[in-house]
Amino acid sequence: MMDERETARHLNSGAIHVLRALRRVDRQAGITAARLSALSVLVFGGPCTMGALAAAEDVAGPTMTRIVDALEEARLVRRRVLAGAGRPVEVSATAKGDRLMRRAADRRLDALITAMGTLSDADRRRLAGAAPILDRVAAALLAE
Amino acid sequence: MMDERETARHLNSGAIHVLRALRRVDRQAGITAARLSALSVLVFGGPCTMGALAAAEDVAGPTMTRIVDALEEARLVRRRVLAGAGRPVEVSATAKGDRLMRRAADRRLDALITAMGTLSDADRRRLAGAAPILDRVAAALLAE
DNA sequence: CGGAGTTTCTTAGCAAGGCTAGATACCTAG
DNA sequence: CTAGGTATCTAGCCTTGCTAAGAAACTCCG
Repeated sequence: MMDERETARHLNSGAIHVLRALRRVDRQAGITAARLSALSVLVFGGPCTMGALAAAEDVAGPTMTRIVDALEEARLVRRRVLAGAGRPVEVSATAKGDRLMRRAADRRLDALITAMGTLSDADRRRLAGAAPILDRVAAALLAE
Repeated sequence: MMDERETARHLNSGAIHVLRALRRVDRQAGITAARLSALSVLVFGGPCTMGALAAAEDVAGPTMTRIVDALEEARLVRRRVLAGAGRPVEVSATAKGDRLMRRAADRRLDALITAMGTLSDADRRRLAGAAPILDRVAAALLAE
């Protein structure tokens, strides 16, 4: 018999600890977590407006303004004012931003793969089967 | 054949999105995430010194001093100076802190359980099998 | 005994990231 | 041409992370 509450507890604790550990890996990127995360939206999802970027990162507009200011200062992204009501702004990754992001993503994934290598084959199989489900749980949480 | 890289990608993305979604649930506690997390160490792990608390939360000492300042101000924890070199301080949760923490934890777990309820039985079983493995992955990441 | 070192925590001051409120610029509708 | 709506930015606040430096209590050794 499954204990749902126990599963939820492990899920909660596991997600916290995995991300905490990955924070260290990201420090080597020489860029903060919020900036790296915003950049990843642009690199893997393509250019978008400030508003869309803020929504994708689930932060308020002004927060994203400052993050993009810093990324632009570092020549990792570019702003381009579009035509339309309210002068919407399109943000896109530069070639430099693209390179930095892919390197950082590789480091993150390499660290995870190395960590997974310490598991038994059976555990690794279980993890592989469950990993894609996590995003569905997150989506269901947002819908509540 | 399993694609390890794909699993790592899902793990990374899933952990990020689950935690991001849970942030919203925590806002209802009327207390910030860092404070709630520190409080949980005290409620579920028992009293400990400032240094141990900082280590458990993986933050520098001064950061924890300020978090505990705020928790004490809100009467959620208590400080007690111990005997010994460097006047060590024992921090413990008050009854009020204990109540608040347990309510917040229940909300978190309830939200997760509700979200898990939208999955198929098979997916729920897969998740239950893999959830306990997450903490082992995190531990392996820290050891790298 | 008394000064040096050790340990633990706090103070001070900085950068970053979260927020809300209000300003600004543009476009559309009437 | 004005009124209203939209998208962004500016200003100013709080929290959280850091490092460097200070304060207090104990320990040790000359």
